[in-house]
Amino acid sequence: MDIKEVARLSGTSVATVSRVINNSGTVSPERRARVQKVIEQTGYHPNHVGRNLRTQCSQKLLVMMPTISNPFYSDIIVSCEEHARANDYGVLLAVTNRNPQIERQYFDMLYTKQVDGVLSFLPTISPQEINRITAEYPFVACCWRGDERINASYVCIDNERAAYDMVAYLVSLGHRRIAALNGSYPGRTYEIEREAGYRKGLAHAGIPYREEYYLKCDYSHTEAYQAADRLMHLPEPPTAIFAMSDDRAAGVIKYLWEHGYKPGVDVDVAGFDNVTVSEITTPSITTIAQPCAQLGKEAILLLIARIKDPSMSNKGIILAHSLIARGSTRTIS
Amino acid sequence: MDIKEVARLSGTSVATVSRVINNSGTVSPERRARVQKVIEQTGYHPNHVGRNLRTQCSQKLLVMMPTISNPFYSDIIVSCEEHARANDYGVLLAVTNRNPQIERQYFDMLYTKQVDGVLSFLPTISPQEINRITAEYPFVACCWRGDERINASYVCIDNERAAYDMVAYLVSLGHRRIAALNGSYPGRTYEIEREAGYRKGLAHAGIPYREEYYLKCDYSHTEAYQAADRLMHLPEPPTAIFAMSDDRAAGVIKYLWEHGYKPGVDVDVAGFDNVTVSEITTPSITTIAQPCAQLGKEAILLLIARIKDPSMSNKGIILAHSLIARGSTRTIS
DNA sequence: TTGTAAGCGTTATCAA
DNA sequence: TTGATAACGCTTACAA
Repeated sequence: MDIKEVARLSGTSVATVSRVINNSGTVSPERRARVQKVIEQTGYHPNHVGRNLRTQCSQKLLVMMPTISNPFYSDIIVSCEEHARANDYGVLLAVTNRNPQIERQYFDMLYTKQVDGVLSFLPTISPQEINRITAEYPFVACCWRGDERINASYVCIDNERAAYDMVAYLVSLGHRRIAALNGSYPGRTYEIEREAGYRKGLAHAGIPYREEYYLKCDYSHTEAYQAADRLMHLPEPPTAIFAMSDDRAAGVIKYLWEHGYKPGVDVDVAGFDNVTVSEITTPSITTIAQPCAQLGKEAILLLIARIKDPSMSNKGIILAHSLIARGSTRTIS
Repeated sequence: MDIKEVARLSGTSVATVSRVINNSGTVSPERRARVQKVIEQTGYHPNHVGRNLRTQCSQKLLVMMPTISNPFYSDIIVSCEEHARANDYGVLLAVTNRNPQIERQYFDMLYTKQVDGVLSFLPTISPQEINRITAEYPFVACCWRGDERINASYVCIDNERAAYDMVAYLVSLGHRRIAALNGSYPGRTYEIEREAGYRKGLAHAGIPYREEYYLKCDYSHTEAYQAADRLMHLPEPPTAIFAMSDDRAAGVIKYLWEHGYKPGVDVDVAGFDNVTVSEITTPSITTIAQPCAQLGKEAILLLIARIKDPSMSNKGIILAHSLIARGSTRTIS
């Protein structure tokens, strides 16, 4: 069942059928009705592959993420879909598991014309490769921006400022012994930014940085659990732990409960990202909320703008975060 | 940069270039080398749209899920990707937010030849629509099977048996007052199956079913929190709560802590699915583990088999679940 | 208002 | 072993 068959059945030409399908050109009402009836009766669906080949665009966007198991992406992606749809684009998701090989396979969809643009959370391919892609194809970085080696459009929050704000908040609660749990993934620039924010926050409060309070710890409640064990066994344990992700914070809280500390009373805990788990733990987690809906929206709009105007130069958008105080930190007294 | 240009630059025909690309037919070593060199130098990538139009297949599979925020899908999807890739298929993900309109748009990718097959977690379109799709296109249901109205291939666990097993386990711990939290989403047949398993488990232990112990509650820790409140205010509160999902169980545990009950001691709690949160809570959650990797693998293989053999009839595969006992239920004494 | 036909980039048939 | 060419299904000048 193709357009030719529809044309035959409705006694007209493929051109007219195409006009009816796309609401383009001029078609007499009678013919239009006849064609529409045939389409309805036969259940004909235009072949997008033929159409894409002809029009040289797919009206599809690819959203690449390192993992599907981080709920942080959820709201962003919902927003992406919504705004893509509003602009007649479909969204396809790809999970890369931080495998550069797999990332390249998905980026191939750009070269091979299967998608018109890519929106990517932090990838693992090299800055050179990213620059090569952004130079030629529509690309937007979402929730990250590279260092000076990267030249690409991006939409994200000011991670340094966010970490600074959280430290300032903990200081305002009276804390002086503030530990931090942060990753050290090469290329994960927002971790570097958050570390800088943490250090500046301490410095601004006149608190010296203590090496034993800054622990490397990947995104995982189990690693955070172990890190909490290290921290609480220090000669001078911290009074607050800024875990820099909600799942790490959840791991810390679990440790505290299981070792006789009351989180939010004996030791304060803060997270980052405001994902579901931050409300599930007891107590709930004080955290930094990223403006997910807006992140998704701005990123998609930027991507579509670049698709429509290939000469557009790269652009960075920084959105505002917010600090959500919950029970894992003491109330100001 | 197209195949014609590559042919020109390497002084041969498009046919030969195509043979080189696809390792088909016969090409002399010298020519092959010449063509490959040009491809390398120019960075040529074959246009998949042209190829798909010609070959009438895309080598792409669509995996449709209701939401990305349920981490339960994560491991299944990783497995899907792995086995699809091993069979030269790419996997595209689509999130539908349980919106039948959006589901239809993605199913359109089948009609419009953008993907060769669809693997779907529980959708919201009608059984009739699903039957229409499965009759004509490769389709596999993953983690669900419809009722008698649905005729489609599926891969899932025996949900009734799983619920039965959990009730039997709770009974073996000495419980007689066992409540259950379950959804009541129309068409979510596995919820019906789990209810049946719950009832049979009680019956087998000679425990009468009590209406006030069976609460409808959607997938959400907040609703479960409220449900726990209702249960614990009954004249005769349950001694065990089978929450039928880990996030519900987490909500129950949160309620118990906040109201002076010790979960796993005063009241036992059980979940379902064995997602990350089941290890984050204090105590960890006793739950049913679905064989995620195997579910993804079998579903993908079934889908690919159906693509390769359109005359294949529908097939149902049931995989074994397992019960994981953790701290949210008392140890056998 | 309608139809003819070229062309999008590829693969595969067939002849050389 | 190679190359010319038709075909895949569609959109869109252009001509009628």
